[in-house]
Amino acid sequence: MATQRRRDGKANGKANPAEDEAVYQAILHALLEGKLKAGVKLAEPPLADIFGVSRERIRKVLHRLGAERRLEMIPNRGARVPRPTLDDVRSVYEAHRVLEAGVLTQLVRHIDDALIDRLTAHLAEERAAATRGDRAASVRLSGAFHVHLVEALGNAELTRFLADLLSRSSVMVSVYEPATDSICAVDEHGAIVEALRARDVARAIAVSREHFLHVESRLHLDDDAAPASEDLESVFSAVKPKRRKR
Amino acid sequence: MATQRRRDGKANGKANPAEDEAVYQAILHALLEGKLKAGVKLAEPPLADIFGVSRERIRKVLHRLGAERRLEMIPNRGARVPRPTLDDVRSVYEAHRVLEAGVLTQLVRHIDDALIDRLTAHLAEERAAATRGDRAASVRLSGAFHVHLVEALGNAELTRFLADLLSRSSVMVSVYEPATDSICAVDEHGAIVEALRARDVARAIAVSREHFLHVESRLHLDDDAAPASEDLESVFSAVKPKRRKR
DNA sequence: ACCATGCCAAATGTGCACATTTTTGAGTTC
DNA sequence: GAACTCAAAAATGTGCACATTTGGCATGGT
Repeated sequence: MATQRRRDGKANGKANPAEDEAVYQAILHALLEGKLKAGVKLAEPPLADIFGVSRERIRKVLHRLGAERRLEMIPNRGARVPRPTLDDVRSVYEAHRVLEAGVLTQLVRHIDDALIDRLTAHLAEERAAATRGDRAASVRLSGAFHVHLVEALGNAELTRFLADLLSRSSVMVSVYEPATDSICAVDEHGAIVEALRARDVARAIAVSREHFLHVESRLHLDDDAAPASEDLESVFSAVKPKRRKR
Repeated sequence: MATQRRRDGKANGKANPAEDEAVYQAILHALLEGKLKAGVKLAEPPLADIFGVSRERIRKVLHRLGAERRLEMIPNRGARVPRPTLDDVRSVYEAHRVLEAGVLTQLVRHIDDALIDRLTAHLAEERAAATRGDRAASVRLSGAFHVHLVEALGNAELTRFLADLLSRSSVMVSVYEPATDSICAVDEHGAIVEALRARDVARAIAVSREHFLHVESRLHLDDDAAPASEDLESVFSAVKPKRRKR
């Protein structure tokens, strides 16, 4: 029962540039927040029903997410939430670690007081969130610290790659990271800033390396734990319901 | 008349998994080989005609290339071959340089005789192509050298990123690089291998850095030179013409 | 001449109707 | 009961018919 018709007063086959983005963001956020269990099938008809848009729009978004390797697309068999192996996760963390070593090496030519000030201010935010016990903010700021570092180089390619790695690790963290600990220990970020303040790149790299190895060592496999919902309706419940199934 | 059916013997609206890929590869190769002039408009109807496929297929490929940032997509205005600025090119080279510094740092833990042997064999190939005067092979092998380096780490994320950077720079080279010189001087690649053989990572990084700076210094802006064809028909002339316009 | 305006052809974007493929499940056999 | 068959149902993939938007060109006013 899935042939969908528009039922809002709007015109029929016309451009709606924002709708694509809205659906994309909704699914992306669900992925980033780990609301979608690994291996879950994302079929087009039910999603079109939930979001109240045409199936082709869903289709486009699904294929876009597949191209970004955020969904696993199998020809004629639809889209599934990928099930990253522990090796996949290690690859992402290792890539981040290797990249940051290169960034810090290059960064020595860009260090100035303004940068140190910005990083110091960021550390203060991180500490505030930690003492406040705001885990969501901690995770976000923890990632933002590394974004600040790479942004200091002003290289769009590197910034994009790091942002991609970061978003990938945040998906994986929800699978493999024990939920009780914070992702990055603030002290280690502080140590990196201190090394940069002293223009001691070698020490900054060493600290960064230890920092990542520390995070990687905490990863472990949780096969049984399955807190994510199976029901797509409830996952996307925050979505404005244009026409929900009755 | 009845609802229109297909006139060629083939089935009607049916799956052809290879056709997508063929069109994608054809346009991608044209881009990589610099056959498409920067700024050229890639409209759907003429391409559909040239390749003898439906417009939707062209459409899908165009949007895919746009998602990979190989084409510039403007809503309601179609696809254009991007015109990279000199800064864009520098970003790609700098990213490659920074990444390779990190790779070499990490590589010290992976160096073994087998790796050195593989790199040495590759150098021989490069030298052979150079003395043979085979510029196309030189460019290809020159890039492959850096791929070999990153592949030694066995990290899928890093390998993918480097391959992406490499394909991007090969597009840009056709715009900004003087066509007479080879891309990478073989001697510099040899120097990197020598440093790795001696397990001297610091020297390897220094050589690599100089290597890239050397390449970057040769970049320059060629505004007037416009050897690429304006006519899509001739660019894709190698394509099997299913149904060419008459 | 030059710029503003309006019209028309061409290009892009989208829903829909199937064709094709996969999946499901009931019925049958061993 | 397990496995196998096979037909129906559901899901994916694709061409096509418009709706919408853009760009160019002619026309007319200043």
